[in-house]
Amino acid sequence: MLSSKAKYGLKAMVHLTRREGEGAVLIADIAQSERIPRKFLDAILLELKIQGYLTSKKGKGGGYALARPSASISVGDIVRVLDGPLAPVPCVSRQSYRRCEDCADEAACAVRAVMQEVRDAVATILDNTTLADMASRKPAAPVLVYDI
Amino acid sequence: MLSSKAKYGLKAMVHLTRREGEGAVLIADIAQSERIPRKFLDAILLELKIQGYLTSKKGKGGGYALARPSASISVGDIVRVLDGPLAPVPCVSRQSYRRCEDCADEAACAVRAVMQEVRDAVATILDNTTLADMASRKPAAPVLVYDI
DNA sequence: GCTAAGTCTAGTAGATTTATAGAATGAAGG
DNA sequence: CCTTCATTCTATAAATCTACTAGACTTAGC
Repeated sequence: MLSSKAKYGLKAMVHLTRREGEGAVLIADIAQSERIPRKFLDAILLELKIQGYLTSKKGKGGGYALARPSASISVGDIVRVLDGPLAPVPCVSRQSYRRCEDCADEAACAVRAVMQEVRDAVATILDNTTLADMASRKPAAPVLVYDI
Repeated sequence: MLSSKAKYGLKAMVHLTRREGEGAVLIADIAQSERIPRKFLDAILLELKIQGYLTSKKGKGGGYALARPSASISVGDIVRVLDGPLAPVPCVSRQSYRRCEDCADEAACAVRAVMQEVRDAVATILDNTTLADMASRKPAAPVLVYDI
């Protein structure tokens, strides 16, 4: 499950991508267009700035902008900053591995094996989609219907 | 992120799958072998029973057992009971769709498009893996290393 | 130095994860 | 039948996390 924080963060980043090269964008502008609670967005953008994905300018004429080209920032990057590891269980995370204390034998853990597959599938999608991809993909991608 | 609840629930179901056909298994037995907090497991198994995946017997010689063959229960089923929809955002859930209130135009939402892909990938894996599959897959599946 | 902007500190309501206590139920022995 | 005791089941509460809210503080430009 994607937290509201990450969902809002992604929407804000896409918004900034659409204004790429136009200078600083107001938090209030983003909050209003994307219908994100203003104060919550404050905190989210600050976090993304601290992690190096945004630059900001205080005072009149200030606002936020992308710190790097939108094509060089992946969805996975943003989700990791705001929600932590993509992996459904810490013991299959490649970037922030942590043993599950309750697991006696990791190699034999059936849950782990399935979750490994899930992690790889999710990471493949999110790490290969950039903000630029998202912003340009105007109409939603054709929906593949697996009726399962 | 898989909650502890779902992780424990899956481990317990796999445990019961390995004892399939042997009659009732004690909560205490499952809790000890799988290292799951006893009382938390009580609540989890009860939930799975109410949803029809387990049967229980009280009193001496009582315990829990699978209500249906392990090959007919998917990992997705169990995760949905314990953690809710697989979809990372409610607006891409096939089984429990809900509009995102903050989203003006769903069809144009870039976040939604990516999360749709994630949902489909996750559902494909979890709905096509059964408890029987998990229990038999003794050594972990060969790990595909995408270094991304 | 006024005003518009981001930044920081603190706090609240509700969900999640776990723990504690004990009531309800059913099988077995007498 | 009646007691005993092993079980599940129920209810409640503590600890932690999530999604916000309020407001004071800081910086920059006119």
